[in-house]
Amino acid sequence: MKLLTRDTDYAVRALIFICKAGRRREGATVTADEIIKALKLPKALLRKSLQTLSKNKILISGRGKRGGFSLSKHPSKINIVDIITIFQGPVNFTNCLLRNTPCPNRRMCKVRKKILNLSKYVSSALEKITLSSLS
Amino acid sequence: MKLLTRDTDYAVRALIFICKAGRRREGATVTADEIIKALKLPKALLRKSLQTLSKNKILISGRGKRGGFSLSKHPSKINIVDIITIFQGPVNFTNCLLRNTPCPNRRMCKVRKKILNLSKYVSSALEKITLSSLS
DNA sequence: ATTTAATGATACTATTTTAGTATCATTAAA
DNA sequence: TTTAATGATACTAAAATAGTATCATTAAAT
Ligand code: FES
Ligand code: FES
Repeated sequence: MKLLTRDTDYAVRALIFICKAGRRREGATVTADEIIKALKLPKALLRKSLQTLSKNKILISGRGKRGGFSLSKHPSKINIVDIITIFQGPVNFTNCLLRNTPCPNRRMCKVRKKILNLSKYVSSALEKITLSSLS
Repeated sequence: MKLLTRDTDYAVRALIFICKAGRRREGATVTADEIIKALKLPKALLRKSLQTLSKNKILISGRGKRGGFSLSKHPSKINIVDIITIFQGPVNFTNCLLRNTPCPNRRMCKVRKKILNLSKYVSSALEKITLSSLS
């Protein structure tokens, strides 16, 4: 059972790396190649993830020579739910799996209600996991 | 983000149905066809799910004419984690996604620890959702 | 100006997981 | 012996995930 797909996982690792670099040197930018080298992740895939983070305003990117990435906001403001949401859609254990057809049995929806509550709990727990708390 | 796959979902619905039948009439058995008809689920797939439940001792099955399924234990003893585990493997948000290679960076494992804790919470919350509480 | 080193955009393939189907064997009651 | 049930198994289809490749664009360094 996967909570994070690889995209997400790689993104989180990369963010942690960038975050640390930022702490070592104020305003530092980090290139994709540096991250790939340091973390040994598949090049094309990580680049894609970084681009996605960039599009979603988690990272600020600089193009051209001396370009690279840096965090767009304070690490305490970046949490895992945001990242998961970007790569995997909203965190909710949706559960009327009779997708198109309407529920045949109202009573069954007790399942759904319970799982929805759990889902909310997980979501808010993940919100509390920020980049600060990870790096 | 899916917590239950269809297999699991169909299985849960079926179990609820069987459970109710059991309450209506002591020792009742229910056939796959009855469930399929009542819940309008894909025949071949539900049969497979029922067989799996049977193999895993959640259901008792009777073959031949007048055969069918019934719960193998009291509905309060059957919980969703069991069912999920059967169809989807153990409930844990495993998360060193660098599967084969060892973790490049011990510090990162804060991610894993936090997610593992969450995973335990979810698991025990799901344990509390029993067939009794659903039907 | 030109080169170089970076990201942006995009299109593609491969693999794995999930979803679903079909068929025949076996069993036990009628 | 027929019939109505599950057991076992093998197969196909669709969707999600994982991964690759290529070229365009940008901006600093020379
Ligand atoms: S059966 Fe549809 S929400 Fe429960
Ligand atoms: S990087 Fe492997 S467990 Fe965290």
